[in-house]
Amino acid sequence: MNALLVIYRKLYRYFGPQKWWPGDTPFEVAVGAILTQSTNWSNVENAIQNLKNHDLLSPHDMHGLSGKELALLIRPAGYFNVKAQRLQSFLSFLMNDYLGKMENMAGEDAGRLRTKLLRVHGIGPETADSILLYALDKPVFVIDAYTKRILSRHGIMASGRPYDEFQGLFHDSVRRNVSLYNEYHALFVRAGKTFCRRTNPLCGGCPLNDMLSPICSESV
DNA sequence: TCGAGGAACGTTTAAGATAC
DNA sequence: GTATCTTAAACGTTCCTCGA
Repeated sequence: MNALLVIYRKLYRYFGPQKWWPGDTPFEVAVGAILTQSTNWSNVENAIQNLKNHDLLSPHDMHGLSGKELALLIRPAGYFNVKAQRLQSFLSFLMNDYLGKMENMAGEDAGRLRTKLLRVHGIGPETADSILLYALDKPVFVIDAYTKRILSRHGIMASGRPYDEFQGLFHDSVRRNVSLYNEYHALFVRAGKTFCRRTNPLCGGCPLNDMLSPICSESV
C-alpha cells in the first residue's frame, strides 16, 4: 500500500470522520473558501453569520452591495478590504458566466472550471480547489499549509515544492473520489492543528509518529 | 520579456517577558 | 505560580521590483 493511503488510514482510525465542509449551500461554501484565506474558521463563521443576519447571503444580494458595505459585513474574517474585492470578483464571475447559479457552475468540466477560477482576481490554487471539491463535488485534492508540513516532515515531499506537484502526488496515488478527498484533507487539517504544529510539534502522541522522517525537526 | 523573490494586506495565536 | 502584556510569526494571494 502506498504511503499516502497508510497516512489516511492512520488518521481516519485516530480522528474518525470529520464531516467537512460546514455550509448550508454551495454558494455559502464558496464564500467561506474565499473568507477563510489567512484566517481561522471561527472568524469566517462570524462574517457569514453577519451576512445571514442581514439576509444577504445570496449571489444576487451580495452582488448588489458596494465594496465598503461588503467589507463592513465581512470584517470579522480579517483582510476585509482585500477580501471584499475578491468576493466581488467572484460574484461578477458567477453572475456573468453562470447567471448567478452555482448549479450552472457545477455543470462545467472540472479542469476547464479550475482554469477559469484561477483567472478570477483573488482566487489562487487552494481557494479554487476548495470551491471545486467542497462546493461543487469535483474530485480535486486541496493542498494547504498543513498538508505540505505533514508530508515534508514525513519525508514524502519537500515543503518548497510547487502546489501542483503536491496535488499531482495525490491525484496519481489516491483514487479520484470526492468523499475520500474531502475526508482526507479535513484529516490533514485536524492532524496539523493537533499534532503537527508549526512550532513544538507533538510527535509523541501523533498517529503518524512511526512514519517520521529523520528530518522531522526541520522547520517547515 | 519573463520568472523569482519579497512586501503588503488584517487578524489570530503562540511564545516570551514582566509584574504581582 | 499565575495573570497580564508584548512581540513575532503565520495564513493565501496579488502586485511590484529586480535581475537574467
